[in-house]
Amino acid sequence: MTVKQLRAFLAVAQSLSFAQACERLHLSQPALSLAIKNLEQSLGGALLVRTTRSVSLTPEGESLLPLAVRLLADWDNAEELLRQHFTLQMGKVSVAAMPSFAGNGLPVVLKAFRDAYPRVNVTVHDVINEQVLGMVRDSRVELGIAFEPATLDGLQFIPLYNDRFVAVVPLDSPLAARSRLSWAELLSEPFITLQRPSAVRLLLEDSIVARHGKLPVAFESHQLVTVGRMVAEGLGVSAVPKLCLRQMEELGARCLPLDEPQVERRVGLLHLAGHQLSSAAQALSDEIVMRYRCQ
Amino acid sequence: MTVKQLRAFLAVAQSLSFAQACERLHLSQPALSLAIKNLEQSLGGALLVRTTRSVSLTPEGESLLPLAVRLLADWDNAEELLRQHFTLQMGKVSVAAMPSFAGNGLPVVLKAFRDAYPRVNVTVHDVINEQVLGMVRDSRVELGIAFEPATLDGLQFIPLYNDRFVAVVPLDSPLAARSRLSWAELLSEPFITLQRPSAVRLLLEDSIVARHGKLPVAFESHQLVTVGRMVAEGLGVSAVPKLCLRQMEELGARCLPLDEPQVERRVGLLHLAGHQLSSAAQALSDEIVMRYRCQ
DNA sequence: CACACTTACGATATTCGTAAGGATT
DNA sequence: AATCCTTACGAATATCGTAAGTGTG
Repeated sequence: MTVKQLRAFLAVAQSLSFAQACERLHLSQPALSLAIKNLEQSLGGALLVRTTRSVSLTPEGESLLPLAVRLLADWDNAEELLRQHFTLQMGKVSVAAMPSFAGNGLPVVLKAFRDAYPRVNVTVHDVINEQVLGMVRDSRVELGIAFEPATLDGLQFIPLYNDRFVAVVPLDSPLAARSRLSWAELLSEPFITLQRPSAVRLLLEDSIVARHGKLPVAFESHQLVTVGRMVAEGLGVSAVPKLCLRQMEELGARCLPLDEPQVERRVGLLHLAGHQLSSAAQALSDEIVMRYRCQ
Repeated sequence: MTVKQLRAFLAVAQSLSFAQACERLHLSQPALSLAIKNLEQSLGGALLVRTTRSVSLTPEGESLLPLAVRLLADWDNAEELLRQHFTLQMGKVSVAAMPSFAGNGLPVVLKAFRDAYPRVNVTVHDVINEQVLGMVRDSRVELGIAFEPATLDGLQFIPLYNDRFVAVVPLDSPLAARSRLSWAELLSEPFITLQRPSAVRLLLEDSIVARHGKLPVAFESHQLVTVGRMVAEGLGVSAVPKLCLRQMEELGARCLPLDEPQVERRVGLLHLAGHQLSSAAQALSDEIVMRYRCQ
């Protein structure tokens, strides 16, 4: 029994006419006749009673009819669903991104992606840098955006840009008038930063401790927003990835470039090396890479 | 997308190996390779990732896998079900028979039918003669067994045997010693018979009234069993179709042949002339006809 | 070099459409 | 005569298997 044969049977059974069914199937009468004949032969008995002037169903045909309707509907649905997945008229991607990217770079990319593929469902996980790696590794997300990991076993890393730290100072601070700062100048002020598990915090400590000794931490927070607001209120200064520059200035703080040594680290796209990306994930990945490579 | 292609995909997806799938499908590797290729092309994207050394599923393949399992299971089930209907390993027939036949001739036929086709479900409707015709006409049953109807519009009648009436008298009656009776002798006793809507009753009245005047009805009942018991108790005499002879004697009554004029009518098998019988009904019909034609 | 999948190609089977046949209205 | 389904037959298409090719462990 083939799909074509069953489709032929359904067409005839519903119209009770070979001639009409022919048009619906875009098939010649003999071809249809044969298809039905072969179907009947493969099942072992007659499904249709053909008198020269009319067509009717045998009891077996009668019991096949509802089955055929359901089978073909299921078949077509499955086929259509898959096709839509491929043409990105449907499907889903899940991305995990570290907060600094999820809050700053990602939204604009997502906007463009959404415009291109409006029916693809995108799930964003805004989690700390380490969890991004874990989620990609466990296949809980297809794509991740994070700092380049020290060891990428099984992961593939596509670099997007170099993230370097910029100084954040209150608008009314004397430092705010400067065009650039040295780390020493910045660290002489009370320092506000993210709390420990954060990758930004760790990166900062690793780079600073060697040259300037312990970080003079005055305040800590989980959220970049809070850090920005605290700086704006004049509680101290901070250093954040350049990507967060606009966010900081919107919160009422002033950002300045920092002198050498630059504290910077590559940020990039991560996915499992073995697995192949879904069409949707591939499309989103392309979108992200294009946006950062071309600028 | 064809059934073969989906089957090929399923085999590969489950074994994660073209070579193993080949054996399961009884197919050469190139043929399988092509089948998958065509399937992927028809759906518009890759389902399997083939590195030369291993096979894995793309996310789309992953989402097709459960669909494929379900679709093919449904497909095979439907196919198997239909095949079983045809080979009479399954299926159902419904028969309506008038009480005199349902209680006497039918059980032995059904026994033989059941032995031949143990998995065919048979539904018997034990209804009065007129309802047999109605049920066949309304397609509530496929087969009917009843007296030959006066007008068979749309029905086909296959005669089985001539049913003639026999006299039923109490064992202790003087009539019981006789080897045969005339209608006049029988009608001189108090007469017990079935109630009005019964075909047996009407047939009896039609035949008798013309020659002997009104039936001398002493008692009436719906059930042949009751009639038999009443006769056995000596309440009167009766006349019943010959088919019921054994039943009457088991109830303790004596049956005797009746002289001319014979009151007889053809009993036969009925089905809708237009419709074709199901395999199961055809088989039961054959069984019944064979049993009565050959004896 | 052995294994696993793909490509190339000739042979076989199916399926299709045109043409002709038979039956019914 | 017209309609509708079937059979007959040649052509196009698809599928299969053998043989050769390619890349990996």
